[in-house]
Amino acid sequence: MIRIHNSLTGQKQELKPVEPGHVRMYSCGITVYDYFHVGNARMLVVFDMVSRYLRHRGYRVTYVRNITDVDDKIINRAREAGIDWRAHAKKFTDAMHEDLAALGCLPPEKEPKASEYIDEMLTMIGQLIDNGYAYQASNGDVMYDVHKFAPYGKLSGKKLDDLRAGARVEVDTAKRDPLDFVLWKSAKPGEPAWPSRWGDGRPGWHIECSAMSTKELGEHFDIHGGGLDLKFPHHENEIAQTCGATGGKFAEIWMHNGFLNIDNEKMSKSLGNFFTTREVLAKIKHPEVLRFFLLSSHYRGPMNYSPDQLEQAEAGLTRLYTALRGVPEEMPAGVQLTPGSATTAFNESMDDDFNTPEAIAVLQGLARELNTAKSSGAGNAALANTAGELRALAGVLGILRVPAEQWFRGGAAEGALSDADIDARIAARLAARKAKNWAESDRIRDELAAAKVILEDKAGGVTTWRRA
RNA sequence: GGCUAGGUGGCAGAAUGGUUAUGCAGCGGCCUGCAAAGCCGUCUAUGCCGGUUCGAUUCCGACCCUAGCCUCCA
Repeated sequence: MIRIHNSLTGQKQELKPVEPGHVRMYSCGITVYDYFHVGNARMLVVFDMVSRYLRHRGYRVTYVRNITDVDDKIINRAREAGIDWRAHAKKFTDAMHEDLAALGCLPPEKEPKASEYIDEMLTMIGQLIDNGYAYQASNGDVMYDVHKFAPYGKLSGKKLDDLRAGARVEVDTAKRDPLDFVLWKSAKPGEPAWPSRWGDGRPGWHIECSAMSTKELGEHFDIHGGGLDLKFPHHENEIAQTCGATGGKFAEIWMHNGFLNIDNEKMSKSLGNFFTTREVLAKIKHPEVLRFFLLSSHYRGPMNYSPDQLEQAEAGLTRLYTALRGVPEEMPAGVQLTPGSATTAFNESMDDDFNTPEAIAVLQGLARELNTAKSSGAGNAALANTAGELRALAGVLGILRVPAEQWFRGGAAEGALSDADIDARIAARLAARKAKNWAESDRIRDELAAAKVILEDKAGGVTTWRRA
């Protein structure tokens, strides 16, 4: 039984797919106006993990993650760059896909682009007007009338009066209420616009997700996810729109991942304390380090980003790879993997609201088991199942996807010693060791260490190496 | 001001009404020519004050502190 924390109720509830055996989930993807930052990466990795785990548990999963390609920020950036907004969006959509692939995020079943769902948005806006939830304001914008939707504020636990008391929004005389939000913005010169019965214009951000999720998953599906900052107003507005337009039940469970902070503060463009995923990936040994780091604390809690933490993540991941070293990558031919107690423990942890830190602890337990077996001289046949189980479970989290030896030998810096050079020096050292010329042996080892190559002498005169 | 989440050992980070994950770092030992890796052992913890309880880090209340939302934001 999989239990998931539902933001709507504040409690964990059992996942019972509307359509038995088939989980339909949607997450608000990113706005392609720039390279996405590490905080975005957390959300992307978290929901990729969720979809992978649900599949691992035997569910058929339809995961839809949208791309917001019609938005103020895109229009403004494109204008600054002097290019068409579509070209700007395309550039960063392509970059996003590259970074996602590096992070090991599987492609969702559908990746709808807002610009291709304008008709659906207009239909939904029409339904909202017909149902009395929306009105066209004096400036031509179509607004959502939040007063008309009784449950407004349920998701975020806010009351209209409380919201208004804290409202810092500029008074917009075109709105009936300061909290009303735009469904359709009337066209302005130089901006993209589509024709509609309310005049030329473009969609507001919130209606985009309502239209795309409803079109691709229907009026009633299982999981809707996104970052915590989307809870209000974006997801609140989505509920008001979808339920107001279709009368449907919309999402059963709302999942929100916590923030990735810098120095305990939310990263934001205005504070300037953010890192793009792209620049972080360029600094670390392997993209898996970032993925492992992002999954090393529970998805709902806040977590701090720092280079030091990434180093710790690399150390933890390296321990896992170390256990896999020297064990064949594949199960022996004809041998079936037999899941053991670790698989049960892993599933129990993950069933409980995707407790990835606990699941990783199970992985570390398997690593210890392997190391212990290896140090007591167990052969590959005895190790195969444990190693296979470790790889399989880690795969559910999207880690340990690299052959172990490649993990240790990869990441050579510019101008570093080649593998052949290293092997030659190891051979020279081996000769020195045979002659018990320890001074020469140590000299070669120190020389390699200076080149960031660590030697490890194994039993039987075998020496392996790895890059630090 | 309103609402929400959280304060766990040197660091990160789970869990739990009583026997206290996991990783990194430290210490001792084994292994090694010496190392490295690994294994074994081991030291540090539950913001503060009350209450409930045989017993609370875990439940309840007050307080302090931190972060987030209330404005575009994963």
